[in-house]
Amino acid sequence: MNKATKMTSRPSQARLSSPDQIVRNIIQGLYEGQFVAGQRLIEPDLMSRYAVSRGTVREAIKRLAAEGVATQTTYRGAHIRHLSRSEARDVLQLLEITIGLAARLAASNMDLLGAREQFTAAHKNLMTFVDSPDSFEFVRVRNQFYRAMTIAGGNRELERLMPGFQVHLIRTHLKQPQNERFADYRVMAEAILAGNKKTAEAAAQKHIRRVSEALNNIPDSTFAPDATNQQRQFEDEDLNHA
Amino acid sequence: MNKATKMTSRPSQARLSSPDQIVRNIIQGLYEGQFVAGQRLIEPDLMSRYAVSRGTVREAIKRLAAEGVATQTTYRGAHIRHLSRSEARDVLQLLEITIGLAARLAASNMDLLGAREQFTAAHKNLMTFVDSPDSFEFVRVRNQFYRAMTIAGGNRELERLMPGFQVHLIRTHLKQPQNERFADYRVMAEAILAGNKKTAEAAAQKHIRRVSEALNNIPDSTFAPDATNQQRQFEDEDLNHA
DNA sequence: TAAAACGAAATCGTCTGATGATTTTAATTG
DNA sequence: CAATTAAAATCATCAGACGATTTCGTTTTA
Repeated sequence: MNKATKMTSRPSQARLSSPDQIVRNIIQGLYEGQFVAGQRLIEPDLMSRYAVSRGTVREAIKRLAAEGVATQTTYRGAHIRHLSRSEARDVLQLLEITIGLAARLAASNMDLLGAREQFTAAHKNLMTFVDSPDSFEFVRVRNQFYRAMTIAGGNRELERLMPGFQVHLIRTHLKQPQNERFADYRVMAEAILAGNKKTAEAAAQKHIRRVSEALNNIPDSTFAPDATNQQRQFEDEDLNHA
Repeated sequence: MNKATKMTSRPSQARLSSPDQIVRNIIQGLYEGQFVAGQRLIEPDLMSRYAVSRGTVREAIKRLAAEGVATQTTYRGAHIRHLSRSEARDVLQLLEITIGLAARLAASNMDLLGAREQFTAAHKNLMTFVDSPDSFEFVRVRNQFYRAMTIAGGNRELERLMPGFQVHLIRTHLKQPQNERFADYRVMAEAILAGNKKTAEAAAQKHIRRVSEALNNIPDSTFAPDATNQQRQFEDEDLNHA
């Protein structure tokens, strides 16, 4: 009678694998400042830091690289990805349409299940930072806001990709008038809650565009040297599909 | 000995690592039909198939998973990702804005370097398939077309992510009127070559939307069972904790 | 002394082998 | 024949090893 064992066997994804824990910890460390862009990820270091074997560390690194958080060069190891100014612009360009989509979908789905509550809570939480100075805690809450938006939208693929984008926003939370920023959030949230798709999408896009423009006020020293124009490595071979 | 080797070492990443080769081969196998959606990726099998060690296989699998090509479940191994109908819709929704962006950017940059030549070549190549029946070779050329478009656009982040999307288009190249499809491509290409951003973006989006609609004519058997709406696995998250 | 050459150390890519955990299967039993 | 149990398969992770490549400090040389 006790299929109990079988009953409980369904989800099973409770425990995170070791590499996943490392990935998560490193990303968290990025948000908390323990890891910074450009920093080198040395396998022996991570091995002792997390008390795991090399294979585990390598898996974690590989995954970080695949997510775009780190970059790898053969025999030269991995670094926390350090965007050049133009790369940052590229990421924001993608974020513009991506978060725009999230906002539009969220506006469409506000009536479903607990979407409204969830989203409202995230928004309120975000708004409590209106008077606080920039902090990593703010970045966290802002990401939760975007995440709530994405989840409400209901596009799984978007959910999957959004974290990878957000990581790069860590360094863009500067040099932007706070009042303007929070005004953006409000407009966005109100449009979403009102179910106004067009407005929500436009507001989201506009906000990201503003962030992108604010990038111009950030000194070069914030970014990695831009090797774009120089030698566009024509990809020895068609890397992806043979 | 001589530093001559070092001089020439600039390109450096000429050779693909073993895991990368496996990843590529599996993806290629997907395009060629040797691997199918839902198929299980068993480590010992791959070990003997590619004559590499387990660690190497695992790295390849982890990377496939990170790219969204495969899914992993702890202690239950990896499968080639099999999209449900709604997941396919999600992916296409993202592709719509993503390829739209690529088209728009490409239209903007047609005057740069050899962009026009590169893109024109890809387009011509694609058009040679106008009378051919569907084939994996066509899928390959179509992806090259999209890739040329993306490269012309100049957004590095888009380049990075596009391959991960394209993989899922493998199964969507069916059940769609060919003439209509190639008409789409032509409109897209002409707008891009003419530098008409708005038109190019709209054409790209429209095309993907058409593909998405064509999805409705595909039987359920093509997709994985859709667990999305039904039981959001909120259920047994905390059954243990004994 | 500054630049080039050299060699040792650090680090990476990959392999082999091993152990415990978990799932899947096959066999046994009531 | 269903249910339980034992065996096999597979996975997660670890430890150690070896060659390849880069990095870095030291020596040599101009």
